[in-house]
Amino acid sequence: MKPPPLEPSFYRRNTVSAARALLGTLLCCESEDGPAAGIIVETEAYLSRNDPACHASRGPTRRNAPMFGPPGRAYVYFIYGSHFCFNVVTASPGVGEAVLIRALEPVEGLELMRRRRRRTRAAELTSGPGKLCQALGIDGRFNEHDLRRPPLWIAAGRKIAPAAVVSTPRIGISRAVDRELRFYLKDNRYVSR
DNA sequence: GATTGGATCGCCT
DNA sequence: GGCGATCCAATCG
Repeated sequence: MKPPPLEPSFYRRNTVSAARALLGTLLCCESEDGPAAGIIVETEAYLSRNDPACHASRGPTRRNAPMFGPPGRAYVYFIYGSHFCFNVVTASPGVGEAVLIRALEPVEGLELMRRRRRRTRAAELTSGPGKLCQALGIDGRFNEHDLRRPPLWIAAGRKIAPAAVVSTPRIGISRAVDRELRFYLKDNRYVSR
């Protein structure tokens, strides 16, 4: 029995709230090589107002267009010449906000992840935004993909107590470095750092 | 048209 | 902890 995918109404809310609520949900990706899935354990919120670290902070461009589209779709971009980053579009259409998925706890398809990642240890499979995209096979083909549908979707997972969520500044940005918009599950070994 | 810097990762010291 | 790889979109730094 697979849990049903989350509906757009789940994502159509305040982006900080969505970033917290996504912790504990299940990200699933199927391919010809088999399924791979993990519990989301680390997220970051990127806001349209007062957030110069956000790709959408200066208005719509070709790259960030998905962020201004309907909530519950993917925003996938290529970075540093070698990695993909996977985001979930949040808030209302036209706003331009998203949640970066930074780490997963692997739950299905670990052998497939090991082959894709060329790494053996579970802690090295999905403990970073580029790593989890490689482990699940997420690339630019999934940009704007509706996350209710296979082969890439998000379903309800674990119930997370609010006290189990830690907030810190975001990783790897050079602007708005003081804002605590990163969220992760306390003591989870798959968090990126 | 050219330059710049990046929501990263893995290897090196 | 530091740094190079390697491509691309945004900006003209």
